[in-house]
Amino acid sequence: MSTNRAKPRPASRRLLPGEREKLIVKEAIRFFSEVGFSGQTRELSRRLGITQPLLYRYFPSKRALLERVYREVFLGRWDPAWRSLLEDRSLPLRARLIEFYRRYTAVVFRPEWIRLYMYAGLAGTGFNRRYIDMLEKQLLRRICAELRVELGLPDSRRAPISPFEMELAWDLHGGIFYYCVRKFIYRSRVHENLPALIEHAVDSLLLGAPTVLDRLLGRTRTTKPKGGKTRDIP
Amino acid sequence: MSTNRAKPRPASRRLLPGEREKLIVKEAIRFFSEVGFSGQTRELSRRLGITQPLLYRYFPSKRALLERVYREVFLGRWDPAWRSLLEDRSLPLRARLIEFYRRYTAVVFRPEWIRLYMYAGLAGTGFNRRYIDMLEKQLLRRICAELRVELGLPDSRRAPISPFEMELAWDLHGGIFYYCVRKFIYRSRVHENLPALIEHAVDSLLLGAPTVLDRLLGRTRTTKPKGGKTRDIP
DNA sequence: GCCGCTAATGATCAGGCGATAATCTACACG
DNA sequence: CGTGTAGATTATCGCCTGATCATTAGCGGC
Repeated sequence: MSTNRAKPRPASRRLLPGEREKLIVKEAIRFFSEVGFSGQTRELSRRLGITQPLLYRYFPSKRALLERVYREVFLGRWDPAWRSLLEDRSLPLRARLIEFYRRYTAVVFRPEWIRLYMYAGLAGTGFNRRYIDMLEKQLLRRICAELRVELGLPDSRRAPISPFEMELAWDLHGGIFYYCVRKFIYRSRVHENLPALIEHAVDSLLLGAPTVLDRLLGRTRTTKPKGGKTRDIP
Repeated sequence: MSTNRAKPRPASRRLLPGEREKLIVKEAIRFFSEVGFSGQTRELSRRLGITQPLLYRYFPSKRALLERVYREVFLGRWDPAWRSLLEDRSLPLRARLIEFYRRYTAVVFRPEWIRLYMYAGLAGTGFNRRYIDMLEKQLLRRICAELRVELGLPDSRRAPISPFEMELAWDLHGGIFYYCVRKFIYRSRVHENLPALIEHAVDSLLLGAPTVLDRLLGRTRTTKPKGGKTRDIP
């Protein structure tokens, strides 16, 4: 048994614990995003080229592995710079929004992210709620606040952002997000021009918001809106 | 059958085949929409108050039952009147779109519909593709065509609807659909005013479309757009 | 080249799963 | 009240699945 006659060395035996764990998590993300949480540990181990019990050396249970996957994807890929960008008033709001969604979609709009997100939502894990809370508080609410500033409406610290205003931000976000759902979940043939779609969604918000917000907040402007910036669509 | 004496009918033993089948399908829709396709036949039968092998008297396999569920939900709830409504030019386009989405959402925006749809999409069954084809050809393309008429742009039979125009319709549709995803899949607290959301999404399309389409189709108008109808928001 | 540590494997368990076949029993009919 | 038909149940098969444990084998240190 000691003399290994012409055995092709199965790729990767006896790795350092850290490396093996990374490999497992990486493949688990791909795997569970493809087949869902009911995917089997044996199939995952087969893809990894290892035996199934080895998974249990690194993770006490399948659930623990899944939670690691969530944490890695939903929390590990969150970029704090997103928020700073939205707050950076040295840029016009339109440019900020477009650049933000360019960066955001670069991270989030990948099949494994979207599919895991949807699986997590359907399974009713707390991860979606937590992510949505983070999204609303740090990004969407910030967009609403900047929109108020842009339109010369009352400061968001004095008059809190209303649920209806949040729906405006959700429309923008949902429009872009849903495009990705069609692409990666429905596997539909989508028009392959994300930048143009983002621009259009942003313009749509900036164009429609003044009317809606005026109606909602009762025309309590303090300054004139910077019309040139919000409607430079030619 | 004729003399139905007041027998309390002990729950549901020995039903007519048709009735039993209906009960099974009805509960299967609820069940699989909640837990996904990996839901077990034993659990389903427990909910129905019957034994598990009885399911196999009515459906040859779990897959067959699932296909029946899809057919019932996605095809069985499609209303041909939707298309007629969109084509009915005796109404202003804005009113048509609002009324269409009022009716459409009344049927489609239920937890079991949305969740089954998303599960089907993730599982990669052909049902989504088929449904999306139907949606695009019968409804979204129709919306684009009516939008052309409204804006005095070339007839859709001469110049076919472009993918980019379809994206406009998808924006509208996606915005409304995504609201429901947040509600029934993410179980997020959404602003409970669907009619207002529909109005806003429709106005957003009608407000933004002229600019986008003009730019796209190169200002080949044949008549002036009926401005009063597309922007009667104030 | 031996040895100890531990990554990795092989064998296996207990429960769960879809599906099948034999059996029971509710109901209509005469 | 007996009897046949068919709706419904009981028992069970064969396989799968998450998880466990004893054993093997690769690698560094001496």
